[in-house]
Amino acid sequence: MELRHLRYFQAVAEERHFGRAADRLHMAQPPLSQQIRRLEEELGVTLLRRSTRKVELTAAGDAYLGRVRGILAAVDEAGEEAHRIDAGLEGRLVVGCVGSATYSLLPALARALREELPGVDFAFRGEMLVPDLADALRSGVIDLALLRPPLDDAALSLRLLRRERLIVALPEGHRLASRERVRLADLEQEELVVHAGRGRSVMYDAVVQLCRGAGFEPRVRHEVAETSTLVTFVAAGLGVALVPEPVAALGVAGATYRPLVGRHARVDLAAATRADDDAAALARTLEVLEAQVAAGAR
Amino acid sequence: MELRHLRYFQAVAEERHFGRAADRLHMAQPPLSQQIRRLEEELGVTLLRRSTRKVELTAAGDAYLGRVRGILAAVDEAGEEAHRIDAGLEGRLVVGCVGSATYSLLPALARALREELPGVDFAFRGEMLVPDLADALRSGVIDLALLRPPLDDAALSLRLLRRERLIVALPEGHRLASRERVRLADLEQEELVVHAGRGRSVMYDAVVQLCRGAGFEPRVRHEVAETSTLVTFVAAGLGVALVPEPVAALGVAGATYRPLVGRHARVDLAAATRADDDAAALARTLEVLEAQVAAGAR
DNA sequence: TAAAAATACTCCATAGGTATTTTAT
DNA sequence: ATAAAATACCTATGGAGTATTTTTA
Repeated sequence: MELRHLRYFQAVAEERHFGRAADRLHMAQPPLSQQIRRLEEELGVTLLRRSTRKVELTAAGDAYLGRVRGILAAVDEAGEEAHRIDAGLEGRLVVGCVGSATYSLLPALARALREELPGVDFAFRGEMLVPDLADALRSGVIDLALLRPPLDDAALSLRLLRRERLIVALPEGHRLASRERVRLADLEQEELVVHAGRGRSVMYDAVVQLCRGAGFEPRVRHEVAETSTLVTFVAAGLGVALVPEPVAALGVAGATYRPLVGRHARVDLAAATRADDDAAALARTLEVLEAQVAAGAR
Repeated sequence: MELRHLRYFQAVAEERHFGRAADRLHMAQPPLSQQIRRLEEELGVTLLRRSTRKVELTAAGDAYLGRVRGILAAVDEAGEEAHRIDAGLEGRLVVGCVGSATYSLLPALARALREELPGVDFAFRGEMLVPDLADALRSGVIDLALLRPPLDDAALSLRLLRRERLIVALPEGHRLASRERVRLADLEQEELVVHAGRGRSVMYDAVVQLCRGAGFEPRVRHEVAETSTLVTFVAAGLGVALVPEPVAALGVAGATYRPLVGRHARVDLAAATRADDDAAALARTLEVLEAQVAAGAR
């Protein structure tokens, strides 16, 4: 059986006339009669009662007509859906994000995406660590990750979004809060609050490497899983923290921020995807993401 | 586009290999590649990413596969449903019934039909008048009517089920209740309770005609729409009634029944259908109905 | 270089057309 | 008597087969 048979049957059933149905189908009547007959033979069911005066549906034919309408509509709808997905106008996309971008870039991005791609069903997961983001990407749990290099995996494709200057988060009234800018060496005596995950958290490792590069071993006092908690700890006077500059968008009472001096006082932010993911919605999403970054979205 | 394309696409998408898919479809690989290509061209969407090493679904292809599975399943299901309807195993059937059979034959029939044809969705409407039953049949509101002739309509097909003897419903303690049997002439002085609908109710007209045949004008005192009400009125001593013998199945406290003597003291019960109704479920239903009647169902 | 998809071509099955007959009202 | 579906027969499109080339991992 082919869709042709269903289309022909629908035409005859609706016209209740082989001749008119043939006109509607832009074909001659005899082949139409033949195809309808074939359909009935293949089904083993009489769908139409014909006489020279009228064509009527049998009970089985009437039920079949209803099904056929649904099937033909479903065929069209399937093609249209494929089109929309192909154009990136429809789809489902899960975005994962490291902790230090969860409160800066992610909200702005989410807003822009919902605006620009209303047909795409977005979900967001913040406060993830880079290795977990990589796993989630590979396994298909997420489709796009905002993370901090390095990340070396041939299955994943990485594009640098921007370099983020590091700043120092200080409790208000802290001795360093009176400075215009802070040097790394100033932090030697300070207790630090850092993102948890030694060896798995890029921020943790970056902070430790920076301090060691400045000639001292950092005094890591508190490790927290979430960026908002980190700033809250600083505000509570539990220590100071190094965070990417956009985190300053997180205004927490009792915490203030100062620029950090130093050539290496930067961390990268990148977008990662599966290298073989050709979803158009993803391409569109990356366009929106890069436009947001170019427009200076925090 | 034809179902062939959908079947081929499903095979390739599931095998993720044109060669294996071609085997599964019992065809050669090149025409399979061609048909998939045609499908993609017609849709204007790339469904599969091919390389010599692997075949993968695009996002659009993945969504399309899901739709295609549903469509192909729906095609099969439509054929199977048509088959079941053709065999009379499935369908929807509304049965209408005159008042004087509503409490006798109809309940027994309903029970038998639900038992014998569980796949058919039956609905029953009792206490209808013959002209209304005829209209409902013609308009398709009901598919089968249990009614009392005469009924002359070329669009309707009638088959006599049985002749029902008339009996007299009497209040207990009525002077005629002591008789073994009652003659029509005995009713001359009695007030009658009859089915409402002069000229439309076969029972009403039959009662009047019988009395006139016996040489007197009946004293119609109460007209009721429902058979159960009629017997209840009799039980309450409001009058006596002539009813078909199976109505005696309605046991109402205070009412009793006696045979009626007389050659014409009978009414027919027939089954009516649309003459052009070829629903197999209806044919099956008529078989069950006739079996019930033959088995002496009240 | 080897496995697999794509291309080139050939063939024939069958969808669809034309002419005609049958049928039912 | 006539309109309409069915039948008979023919044509040619295009689906499927075989042989071969191209591609990429």
